Amino acid sequence: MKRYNPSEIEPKWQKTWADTQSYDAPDFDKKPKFVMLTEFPYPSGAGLHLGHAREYTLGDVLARWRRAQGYNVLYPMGFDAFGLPTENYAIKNKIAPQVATEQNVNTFTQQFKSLGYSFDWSRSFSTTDPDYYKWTQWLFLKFYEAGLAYQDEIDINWCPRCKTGLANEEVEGGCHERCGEPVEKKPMKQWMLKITAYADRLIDGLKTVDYPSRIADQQINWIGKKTGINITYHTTNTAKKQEITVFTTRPDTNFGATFIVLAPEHPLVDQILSQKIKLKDGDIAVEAIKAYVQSSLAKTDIERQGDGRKKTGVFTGLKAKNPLNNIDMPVWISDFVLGGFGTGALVAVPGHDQRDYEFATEFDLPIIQVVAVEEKNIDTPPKKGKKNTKRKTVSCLIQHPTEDKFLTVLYPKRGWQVLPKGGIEDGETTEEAARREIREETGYKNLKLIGTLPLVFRSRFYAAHKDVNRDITTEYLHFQLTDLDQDPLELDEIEQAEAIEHTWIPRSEITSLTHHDPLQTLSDWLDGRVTVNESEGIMINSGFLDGLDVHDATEKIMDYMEEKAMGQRVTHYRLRDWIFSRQHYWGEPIPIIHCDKCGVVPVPAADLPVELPVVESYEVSDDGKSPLSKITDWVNVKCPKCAKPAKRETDTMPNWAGSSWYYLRYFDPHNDTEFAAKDKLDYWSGVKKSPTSQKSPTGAVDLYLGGMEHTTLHLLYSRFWHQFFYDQGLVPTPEPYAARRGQGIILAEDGRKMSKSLGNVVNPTEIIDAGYGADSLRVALAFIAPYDQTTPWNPEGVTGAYRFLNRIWTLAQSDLVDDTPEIQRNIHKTIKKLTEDLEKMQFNTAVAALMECVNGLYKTGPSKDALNILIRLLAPFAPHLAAELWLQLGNSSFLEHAGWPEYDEKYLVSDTITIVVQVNGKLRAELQVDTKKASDEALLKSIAQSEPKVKTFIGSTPVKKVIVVPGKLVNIVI
RNA sequence: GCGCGAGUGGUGAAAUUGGUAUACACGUAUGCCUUAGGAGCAUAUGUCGCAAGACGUGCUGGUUCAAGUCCAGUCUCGCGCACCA
Repeated sequence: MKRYNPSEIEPKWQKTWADTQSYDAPDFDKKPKFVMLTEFPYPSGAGLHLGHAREYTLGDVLARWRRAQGYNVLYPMGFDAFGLPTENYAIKNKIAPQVATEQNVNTFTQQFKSLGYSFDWSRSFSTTDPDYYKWTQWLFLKFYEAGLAYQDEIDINWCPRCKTGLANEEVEGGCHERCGEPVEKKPMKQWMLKITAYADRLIDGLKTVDYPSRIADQQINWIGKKTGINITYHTTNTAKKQEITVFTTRPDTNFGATFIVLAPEHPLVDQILSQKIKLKDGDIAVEAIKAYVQSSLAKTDIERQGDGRKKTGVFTGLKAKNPLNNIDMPVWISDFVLGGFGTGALVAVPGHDQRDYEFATEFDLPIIQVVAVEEKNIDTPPKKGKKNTKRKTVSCLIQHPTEDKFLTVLYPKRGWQVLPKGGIEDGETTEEAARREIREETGYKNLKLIGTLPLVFRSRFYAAHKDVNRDITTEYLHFQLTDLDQDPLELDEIEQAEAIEHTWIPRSEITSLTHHDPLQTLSDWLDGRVTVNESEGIMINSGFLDGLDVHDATEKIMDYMEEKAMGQRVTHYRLRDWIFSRQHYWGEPIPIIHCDKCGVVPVPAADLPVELPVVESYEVSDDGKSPLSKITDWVNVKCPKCAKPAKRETDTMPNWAGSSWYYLRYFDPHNDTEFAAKDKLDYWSGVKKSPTSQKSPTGAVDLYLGGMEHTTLHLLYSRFWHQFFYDQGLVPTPEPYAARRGQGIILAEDGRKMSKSLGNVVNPTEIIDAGYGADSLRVALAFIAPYDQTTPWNPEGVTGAYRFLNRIWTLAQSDLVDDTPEIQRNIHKTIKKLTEDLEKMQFNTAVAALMECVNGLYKTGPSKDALNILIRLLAPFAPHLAAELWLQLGNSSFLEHAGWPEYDEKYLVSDTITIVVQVNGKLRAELQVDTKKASDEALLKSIAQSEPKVKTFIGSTPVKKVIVVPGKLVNIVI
């Protein structure tokens, strides 16, 4: 008997597939098309890693499966080769990046072939091929013509290590996502792509495609659409009236606004510093302001977040009026306000914004509560038809002068033990009312105020003793007694009037008082765990908004402000325009010529591509200029318009450019007159309706598998490009990808990320060469975990997969038996399970089902039909072994022409069925019942109860109830 | 803090609508076979217990004849965003 030897059969089949071009996908085929796309790799010198292998194996399983199902499957592969890693490699090893790329592409290609992937190699290309980047440049000019590519002098993210500008998407926690270096701000003239013009489209388009919510949510989150209002305030104490416009999403709280804060970058700050603004009386402390602003602007984003986010700031001397409450609000400058968001200025509501609260506390600015927390779970809810009475009250936490105990008041008649409290009279401040009540109820008189709870509570209830509904807002003050002196007069009255007493309780017992107050919140407050209420609640202290909930109040106040011309509704996005310039050699040259006379002139289409010149050195300079700027031969050109001397743009594109449209090039990879021909775009986008496709396609690619880390980079960028192309009539579908799935990361055995520096990288080629072969690796990768789950690598998984494939090999060599119902049930069950699992991309359970099937066939022996079907089911996972066994079993045709097997329900039913008997929900017995009788409830009930084992459990206890689930179980309740 | 997601054996992980918890595999143990090998085959393997049985899906409650699954609360971990107004 021949042994299973993957290192013999795998290269053989790989050669056959290559020679016969088995997986090249014909254009315009009659079969329905299926574009299976996986993210093309960056061909680094390190070669393929396991993450690649997982992605392309899963893609290959689906591609082979769809092919067997009769689709014209396009499973393409290419290389995304521009960018820093190759450039750095080239500098270090003194070889041209073009050469390095070619070497790496060859390595990758060999590795791909050794894994048995069914790519259509006739369509492969690299983004660095001039034939390809000609069209990247051409498409860039489409953006330029549409006004979506523009130059701007802005503060950009600058990586001092890589010496290049970066897009916001490439900055992670203030550092460059590639090298981890903290990013600096640097003012530079940059090419920008106006992705913000597509912000809404990028959000709305997500509704039309099939992306998992974690991907869609992340993109929506990244785009960060916020609707709010720009409110304009006017200064009151400047010689000339100044306007300050702020953006807020919470205008409902505007009655609680008490100050304004400008970002250090705000234009008004410049005017203050240049002393263009004078106060009516007094001078502005220009020097102090200058010192603060300069130190803020010198900080990086990370430094600016500061330690513990302690608020810093400086008062400008300016004041502006809040027209709602006529408060004169001081105008401050602070670096917690970002120049790049909203209007670079905010109106602070310290009662309902944590940062504003911290700032107000730090600089002793007033705090007004305007949203009360509604207390739910009221024992006696308001009754209809009763009189409503509103009251403001104050409750007090009174701390012992020396011990950690608090004063409570007892009402023996009602059995209440509560905090001292009482109503606030007209003209009284909260603190005055509190002190008066404490004196009246307890006699204590010498106390100091420790703090005010930054929350106001509102409770509505029916007060039985007065027969009215009460609507009460309560504030909480924290006092500490300075001594235990009491006022004898007051004490006398207390005893006479209310017969109440007071008593001290420890801090831990506050939560067990009579529930008239939010005791848990108060306890948290004492422990320093309460923050201001930033969300739900009912408006108070807010004039015409009082009583509304915050959402209704928001709409009402925005209407009001627009009507009174105080403000205007606006939408803001977190998304910034895409910084598209890179100051490096190894990228697509931006096809623009700068002419002194004509200005910015696009390179005429006929002159594309603008090829990268051959240069001696790829080293970047510190001055922020691309190495291309030193190649004078290349830089100096004639202006295409006026033919006078002009200069080429020397910035190149980011490596996200080439990957933004590569999938389209697969549809027509060798076209040198168009980026892709319309008829091919139509065919592969599924626009010409094939008989099998019912709905009109939203995306050209049927399924796109890739890494989660690209969600707000490549995936977002390419959606933007594609939507723009659609608007230009260049592509037939509104979205690039009809469905997207993100695969999980394979961690090293130690649970950490695989990385060269940790020395825990697993190389797929080593596994193949160790004798396990590609099929074992493929099965192991499919089986390891759900495809979208991050999971540690286990080398034993390959051993297990190898064992499994060996068992199949042995099975195929063993004596055949005739079909039996048991064999047929086994095999048809497996067909069903595999078809369903592949549809849901549950590769791990699909492999498990194959294993169960094989285990079953070991018991029954294999029939010829069973083996043939098993091999067809195995083929997507282990294509080499399947092809070999297919031949061995005497089948001559190409395996995939046999199609995907279909199951027949009639083989799935067996003669008997297991019925579970439970007593009080616990498994006590199993019954083998004739399948035909398994839904006869009365019968099941009687068999179950006569079962001896069940009888012993029931004993003499009366049976209360018997529940029968036909075909499943009987539960006897006693 | 905000937005997602996840907590099940020694390990990776299964479990349609609530209906036998731990499929499949790894590891481990025992036995068989043997050309002696890191191969193959068979059996066992959640915890406690001699057993009958009891307990068991992060934790606390709830709904139900029945909960990994549904509801409320809570803890922990992972991912993304974050002084974003």
